[in-house]
Amino acid sequence: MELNPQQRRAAEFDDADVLVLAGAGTGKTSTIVARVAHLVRRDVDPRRILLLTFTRRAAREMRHRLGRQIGADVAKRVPTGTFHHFCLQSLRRWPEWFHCASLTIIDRDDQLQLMKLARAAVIGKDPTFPKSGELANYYSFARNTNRPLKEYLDEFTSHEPDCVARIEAVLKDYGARKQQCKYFDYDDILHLFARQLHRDPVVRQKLQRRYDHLLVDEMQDTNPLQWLILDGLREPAKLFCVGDDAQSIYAFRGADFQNVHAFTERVPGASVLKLEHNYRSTQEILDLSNWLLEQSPLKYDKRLTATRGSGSKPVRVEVDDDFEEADWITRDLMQRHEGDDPWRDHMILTRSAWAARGVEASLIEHEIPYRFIGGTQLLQSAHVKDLLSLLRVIHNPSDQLAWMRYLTQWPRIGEKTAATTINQLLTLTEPAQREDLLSKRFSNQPRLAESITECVAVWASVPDVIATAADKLTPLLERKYDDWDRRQKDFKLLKRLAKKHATVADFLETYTLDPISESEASNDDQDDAVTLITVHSAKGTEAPVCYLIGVQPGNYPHVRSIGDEQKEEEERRVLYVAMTRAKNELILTGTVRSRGAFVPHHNRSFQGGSGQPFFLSSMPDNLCATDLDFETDFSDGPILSFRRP
DNA sequence: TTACGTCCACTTTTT
DNA sequence: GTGGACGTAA
Repeated sequence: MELNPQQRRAAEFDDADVLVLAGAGTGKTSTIVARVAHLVRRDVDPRRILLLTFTRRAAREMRHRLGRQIGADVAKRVPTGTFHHFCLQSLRRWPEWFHCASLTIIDRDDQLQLMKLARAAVIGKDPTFPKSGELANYYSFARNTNRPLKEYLDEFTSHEPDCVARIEAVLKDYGARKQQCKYFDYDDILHLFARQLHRDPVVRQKLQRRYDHLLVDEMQDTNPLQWLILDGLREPAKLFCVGDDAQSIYAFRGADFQNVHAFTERVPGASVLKLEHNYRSTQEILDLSNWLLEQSPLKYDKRLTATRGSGSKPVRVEVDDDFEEADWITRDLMQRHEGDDPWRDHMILTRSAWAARGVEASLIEHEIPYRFIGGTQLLQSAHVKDLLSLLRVIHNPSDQLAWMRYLTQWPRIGEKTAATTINQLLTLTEPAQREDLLSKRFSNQPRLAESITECVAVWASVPDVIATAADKLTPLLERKYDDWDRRQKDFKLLKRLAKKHATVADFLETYTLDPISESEASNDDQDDAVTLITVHSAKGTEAPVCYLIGVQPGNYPHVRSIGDEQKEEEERRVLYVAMTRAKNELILTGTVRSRGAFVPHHNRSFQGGSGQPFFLSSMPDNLCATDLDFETDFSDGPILSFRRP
């Protein structure tokens, strides 16, 4: 791969820690890959290069590109993954360093369930008190920014002091429950790793000795907790961090672009390099993106120039509602496909997974193959959770949420019955005792205990365990779900996935940390497909043709961020990231008015007719073309009555 | 205690 | 269009 002088200088910079400021499309990934290649050429052991990314998708892409560049065999030896993945692997590999022999990783859903229990126990019923989702966010944010909970609550929320105290009490209870069930939430993975790294000099030394080079992608999205990890691991290892402050879109997770801005203060002697030539997009696409950024009160000091030169202008398509939007996009896609453009050249970007459902329905209806990235996850669907609860209670008998789920799926067992049974179960230490209790307590439903016994019997074989569990629970689930035919297919998929794993524990853990989306799993043999993706997941990717849906007031900036300048600016960067994904063509679709758009209560006052802020409302006409042929496209469609509500 | 009907508020982004 | 809260019948 050919590098330009700036990229080469970065990739081959040998003397010190480096921060590379790389604008969108300036060959960030190529440069990181080239650096790994350079290091390997210099006889650095591939296992001593740690390559950290922010999302799983970026990690996958990086592994892929690395494989092509330095060969799959060498690439496989370079530890590459997300912060969470790396930390969890370390925890598993050296449990004695971290004092964590057995634990169950819980996902956001479980976290919310547990939070709900804590909230109910401490607060009881109080509709005015923050909901479990909000509480979970507080808890997570405080930990990711490495602040004491109280300090964070005082500074970032407007709750009264007594309310703050009650929040603290709930979160404390949540922590206790977590410990009791031997649960680890996502933040615990990073937190435990970072804590031991900074607390125990012996552990720190052992970890520091393992790596010579730390390569970090998307540095602007790292949060203070992740910085603690990097800071603890560096020296003698060298840092090579790549980032772009204009693409920082994870402040809601505690991302702190001081990790970029204050880099040279924190890492004495570090060098800062810049990549400024955009190789991805045409100038017209960059003109629009540059304009958007220039409107910001923040100074990004960034103007991207296209090395590829000129192309066609971005197109703005104004529609009446999201049905028309979906219809327009599928028609346009089909036209292009007939003109011999492969499906895979097209990416549809959405602000939220929820907002994409109209387009998704239309794609299905017109039988256009697609992959949805960031959508409903396979393991989040109810019937899969039902099945997994059976495996989870065997794997970790302290897993109270799984017990609750497992027990209440049987007829005539509700929350109360399950809760008292769980309390009894927790006092028992032997699996046989538990099975005994269950078969006696629910003698009218022998299958409840039997299912456990039979799964335990085949525990050594993951596919057998899944098959047994599915067999045992099918009659139950068939009655529970009226769309069982559709859901049943997922069990086949689970059986297929099961073959890849040596132990049930590994199987459960992999898909908690790395949940595959439904369409991703079922279409993995399908490689020519349109990509439907959230903007957040799309960072670092690109496509020749990009459709950006929902570009309308209420979405950019999102209603929930209106009134808070920092949040609004983050929204601007979200739109910026979305625009700069396009290589040749950028198509922005959205409704003209925010008719029918959902506006939450607390933001109603901001809406005032046309007063809703919208980033493109002052856009100069020459930056975009509008789609004038649009009306005639619809001449064969049904006539919509003006009396339509 | 469980199961089911009805009304209500709510609907961002990821590990 | 859905999940949670609440009331009521079995």
